[in-house]
Amino acid sequence: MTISPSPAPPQPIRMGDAYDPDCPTRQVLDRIGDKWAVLVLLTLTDGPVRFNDLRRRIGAISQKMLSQTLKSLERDGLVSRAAFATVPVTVEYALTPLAGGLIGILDQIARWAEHHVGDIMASRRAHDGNAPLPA
Amino acid sequence: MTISPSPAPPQPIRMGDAYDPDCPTRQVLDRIGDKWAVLVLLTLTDGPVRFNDLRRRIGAISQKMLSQTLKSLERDGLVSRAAFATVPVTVEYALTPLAGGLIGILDQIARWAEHHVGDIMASRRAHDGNAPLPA
DNA sequence: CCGTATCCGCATGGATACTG
DNA sequence: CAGTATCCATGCGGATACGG
Repeated sequence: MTISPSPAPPQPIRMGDAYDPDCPTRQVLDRIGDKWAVLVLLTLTDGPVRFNDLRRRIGAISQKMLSQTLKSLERDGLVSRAAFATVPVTVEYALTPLAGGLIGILDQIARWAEHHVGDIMASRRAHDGNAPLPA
Repeated sequence: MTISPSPAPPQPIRMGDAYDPDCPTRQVLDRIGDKWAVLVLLTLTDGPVRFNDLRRRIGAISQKMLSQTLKSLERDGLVSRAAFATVPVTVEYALTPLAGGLIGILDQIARWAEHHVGDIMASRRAHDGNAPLPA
């Protein structure tokens, strides 16, 4: 998608000719589009949470996905990991300040969604008309 | 993820216990996370564009994906389709007013991305340390 | 020109089992 | 408790060919 690199021009969004995986906006978009990453981020907004606790709170996530998601979030500097040498080891994950901005965006999305999802749903029903029965 | 249904409470975002595919925010998140949908939307910001023109402008998209993406966007009421019975048939796709809000959100994301992607990249480099050479 | 239909490789992600 | 490793089903998405 390729957004203008540094200065903010009059036009809201500029794009190049083709798909660019290295585009800054693409990176963020991919993060936001990541189902589990968003859930993890949201679950951490109340403060630090331990691995299995996180797992239980999210419920429908597998160990593999949670571990994988946390690692990538940590790599991106959005989540911090703190290990304590207790009897059974204790590990706490928390949001970094950088993640705050992302939460803010998610908040924007949530607000827009609540206002307009009704329109989208209505459009879907209208579009599907009345012949959805496949059997 | 399950955002609070109607009233906006003090907390920015509330969530239930588990993953909910029917959550309004989830729907929007999925759209935004959709690589091609975003590109198509952005490409249409300058006005109506025809199918193959769209294809050429985006470049790295297949017919299948473009067709599929346009259909789902139309179904959601984000894109409108107008067919003209010219000699070889002409079809123009355009953004609907509803899509304007989504573009606004994309703009927010783009702005945040440009400001903070540097931090993310730096974090990645720091995390990867210095042993990336795979060969 | 505007699509739809089919085939198929490849990555995503769940389930399970095992380790520090 | 906090993960890692492996196996495997599913589906996304590209390439290709054909129809309106």
